[in-house]
Amino acid sequence: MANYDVKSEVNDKFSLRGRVYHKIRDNILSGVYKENEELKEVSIGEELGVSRTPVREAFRQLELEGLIQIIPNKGAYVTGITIKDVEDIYMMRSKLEGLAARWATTNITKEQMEEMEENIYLSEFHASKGHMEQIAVLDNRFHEIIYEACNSKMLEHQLRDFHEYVLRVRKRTLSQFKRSSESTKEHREIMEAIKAGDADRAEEAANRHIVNAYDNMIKNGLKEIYERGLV
Amino acid sequence: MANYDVKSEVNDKFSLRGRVYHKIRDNILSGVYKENEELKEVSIGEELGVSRTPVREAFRQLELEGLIQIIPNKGAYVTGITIKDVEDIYMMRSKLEGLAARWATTNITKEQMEEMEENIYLSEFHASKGHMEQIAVLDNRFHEIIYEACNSKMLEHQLRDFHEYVLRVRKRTLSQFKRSSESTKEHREIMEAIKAGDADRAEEAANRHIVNAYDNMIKNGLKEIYERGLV
DNA sequence: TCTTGTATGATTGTATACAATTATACCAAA
DNA sequence: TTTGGTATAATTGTATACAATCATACAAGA
Repeated sequence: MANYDVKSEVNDKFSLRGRVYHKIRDNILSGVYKENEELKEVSIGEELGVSRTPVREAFRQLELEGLIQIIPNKGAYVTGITIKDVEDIYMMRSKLEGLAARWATTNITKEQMEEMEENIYLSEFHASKGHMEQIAVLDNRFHEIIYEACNSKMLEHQLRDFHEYVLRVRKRTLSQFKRSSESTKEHREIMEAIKAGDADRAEEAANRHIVNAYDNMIKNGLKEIYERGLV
Repeated sequence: MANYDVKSEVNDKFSLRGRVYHKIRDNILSGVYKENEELKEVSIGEELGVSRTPVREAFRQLELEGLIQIIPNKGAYVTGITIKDVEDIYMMRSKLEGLAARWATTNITKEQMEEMEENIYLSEFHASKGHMEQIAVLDNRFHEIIYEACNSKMLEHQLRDFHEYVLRVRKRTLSQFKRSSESTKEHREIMEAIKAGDADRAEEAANRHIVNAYDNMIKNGLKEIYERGLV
């Protein structure tokens, strides 16, 4: 009967196996590997200094995620995240982030609440100064806190993936001064609702936050890259 | 430059590689492999008549899904779907199925619409006769049609997984005569709304359908297996 | 008895070998 | 020139070999 510490080492980014998977995944999500590009096991292996075996294992995972497509006896081809995917993800997030905020309202720990408040304070500071790089990091972390606090493995896993899939778009839109301060304001609303224990208001605010982010994305900057296919 | 038929052979259930993955997955989801059970690469390989390599690749995929946990240099342990997971999935589905129905309203093809209508007719017949086995199959298919018709790779993939994860519970609750006829009635409402092109009504009906299924599940039969952990 | 160290076996991690399949090049025939 | 076929090369699929790590058993000592 197994009785190991469950928290540690699940698909660790720093273990060799995790490294190969994450490296390829990052290269797909960041656009290093482009749409329809063929990924050869030996080439990728050489890039990362490993043999075909760990690469193949990573390929299987990426296929399951839908980031690549493996055609038997032919090869692995980059699918990546298309503009359509990003739009769909935002619509799905606009339903699910609220649920996460709702659950976080009743499950958030004292430490998580404190980190969230600190996150808001810092974000407001950096937003006023126009420090876009820090804003992006804090924005990421804000959502991560909610995912962790919602106490649902399923929802956390799903939203974390979505969050990573749309990273490139988010970075672009958050680098707009106007949107970054709006976003921070919306984060505060969510935080206040969670702190007040008002799950309804937290859900509504979180959903609205994603809808606003989506609208902003559509208005600015998404259309111009529409033609290229991948984000 | 790759230019293959994209539809075919993605993680095919009948290719060797897909077979290993799906077989292990089914054994987890159906409860053949129990919670915390250790899965040994050689044993599983012998069961399926393959070497460690394909088994390891399947393990990596299952780990990504969260169905098993791999502890480096130790082993693979079944996580499976817990009661808590099922509850969470139903809440998430109650937000997402509506979205799928909404999108299906504008994207459904003539063929899909016809299959859906036929599905309802057959379901009503079998529901009145108490043919529970057929009801389960038709219920599955009804939701599958919506997933296919919603025209969103992301949403389809997600809902299909959820659907499979809660299969055991659904089979149990659908075997109740009362719920199966209620469910069929709700399916008809969704179908009528989609056919009428009323996306709002389709979304509302689909979400309510999942909420009803969830409530019924809580009332009947989920509590008694609560203690066992896995569904 | 309990603890600790060591040896042995079991299991996983990775690399490599071999088989099967597919892509490419080249030549011959129309 | 174009087409078709064959040989060769490249690539993937799977099995296996070897290394590294971990679990277990057992004995020695306190």
